[in-house]
Amino acid sequence: MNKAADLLARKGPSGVEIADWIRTQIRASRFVPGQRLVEVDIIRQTGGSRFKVREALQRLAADGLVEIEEFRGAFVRGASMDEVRQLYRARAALEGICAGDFAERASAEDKQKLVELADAMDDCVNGGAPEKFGQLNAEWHKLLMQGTGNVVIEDLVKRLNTPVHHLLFETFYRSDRLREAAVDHRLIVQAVLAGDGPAAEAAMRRHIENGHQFLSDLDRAVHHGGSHN
Amino acid sequence: MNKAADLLARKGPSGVEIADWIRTQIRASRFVPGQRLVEVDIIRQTGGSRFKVREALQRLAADGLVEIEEFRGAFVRGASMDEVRQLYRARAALEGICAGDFAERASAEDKQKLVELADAMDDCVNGGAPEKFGQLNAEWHKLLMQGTGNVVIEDLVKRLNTPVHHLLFETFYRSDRLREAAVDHRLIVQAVLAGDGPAAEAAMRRHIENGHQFLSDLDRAVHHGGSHN
DNA sequence: GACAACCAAATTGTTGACATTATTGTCGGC
DNA sequence: GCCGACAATAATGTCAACAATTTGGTTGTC
Repeated sequence: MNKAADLLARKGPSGVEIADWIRTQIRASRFVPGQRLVEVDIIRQTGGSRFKVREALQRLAADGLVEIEEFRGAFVRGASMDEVRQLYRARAALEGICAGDFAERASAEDKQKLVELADAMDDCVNGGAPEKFGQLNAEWHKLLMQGTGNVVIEDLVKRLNTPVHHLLFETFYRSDRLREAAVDHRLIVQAVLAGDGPAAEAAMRRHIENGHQFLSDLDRAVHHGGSHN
Repeated sequence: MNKAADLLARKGPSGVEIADWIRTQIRASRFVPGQRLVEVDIIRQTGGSRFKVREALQRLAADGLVEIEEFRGAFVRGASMDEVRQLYRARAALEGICAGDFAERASAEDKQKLVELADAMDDCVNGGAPEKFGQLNAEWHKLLMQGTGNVVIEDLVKRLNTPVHHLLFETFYRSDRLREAAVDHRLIVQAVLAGDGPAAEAAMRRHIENGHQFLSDLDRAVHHGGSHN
């Protein structure tokens, strides 16, 4: 772990660094929704002082990632499926408008890079390297937002994604979903290369909605017809 | 001040309450971008302990509303005009999708309420009551988002609005802008009543873009051709 | 055996004091 | 009169100790 080493190298990690560390743990499903985040544990694992840990928890609470109850401490906040629906609707709006702007105003180099990433993801699907797909997928979406020069939207989407990341993790091990996503990407890229903003936006919205639909079905299978829990 | 009295009634305001108080001050232009937020001053004005004030500042920093520099404290973060552009683009996406959803799925009562608010705003424009217009305008936008049952988007838009609220304040004293906004609203309501989602979304986007354009022109006039500062 | 009251450990909330740094004002030299 | 160094002040960063509360287990009773 490069990051963990970096934390220990200095005399102590800052509040922001501790917050990022907790975020990473949540994204990696090491902290799951409902779990209590005991201050002492985090102090032991990060090397930060109690003061800074509390600072970090306050920031995360403002982000809506954890919830703090009086005298009971911080919990990882879990999103209900209805909230997930709302999150994906927001993503559809934000990433949709980005796709449209990208198609109409992005540089030729950025568009070329988008094609290359999509090609690489196609190779992943055929070669069966799901973890690599997740990485490429993140880069692909990021490029689409950065290409429009809108860091505000990029930041908003990053926040929206974190609460459901533990679900996305599962997603990337379903080859059928990967294949679907690759097709979605292909359609978006096509519209982008044609410079057709509205088409790119519509395609991106369908892509996000498909992702939500998949997650929704997955949840229903686990909770109503599943075998565990 | 009802809120200020509420703060003093109890033995001490919580961190969240202090954060809200600071937010209110910023929205009312009592704290302006670049201004230092000295802890002691906030303690005196809110009656909170230093610990809780720091808590509040951490939360606001996570929201991006203030910036904290080491050993220099918290500043109100000002948005550059480029960032304002990005904020409005995000709002156009989010409120646009809400307008579309509202047109297609909102209840008849909510749609009726939307018409009534638009009517009241028309009366404001003719009667010349700008402050009331601002209040009604906020309610109108809020209703549009709540009617779709998406509190996530409502929360995001609230955050996006805060940094530019001191500019919006000025806006509501220009009767020409009010008249324009009323016309925009009328067009959106028309599409909503027709149940035409795409038309409502397009109209809402134009409305937001118009607002941005107005703000942009205002800023250019003040900074490049203005008389003061 | 079930249940309620109670006690002890663990955890968080709060306060105050102290260390570190930035800012301001002052003095001396040029 | 201007400029740099230096001291005094103010503000923030940090920490450790203490208070308040929850939690889990224990004991005693019915």
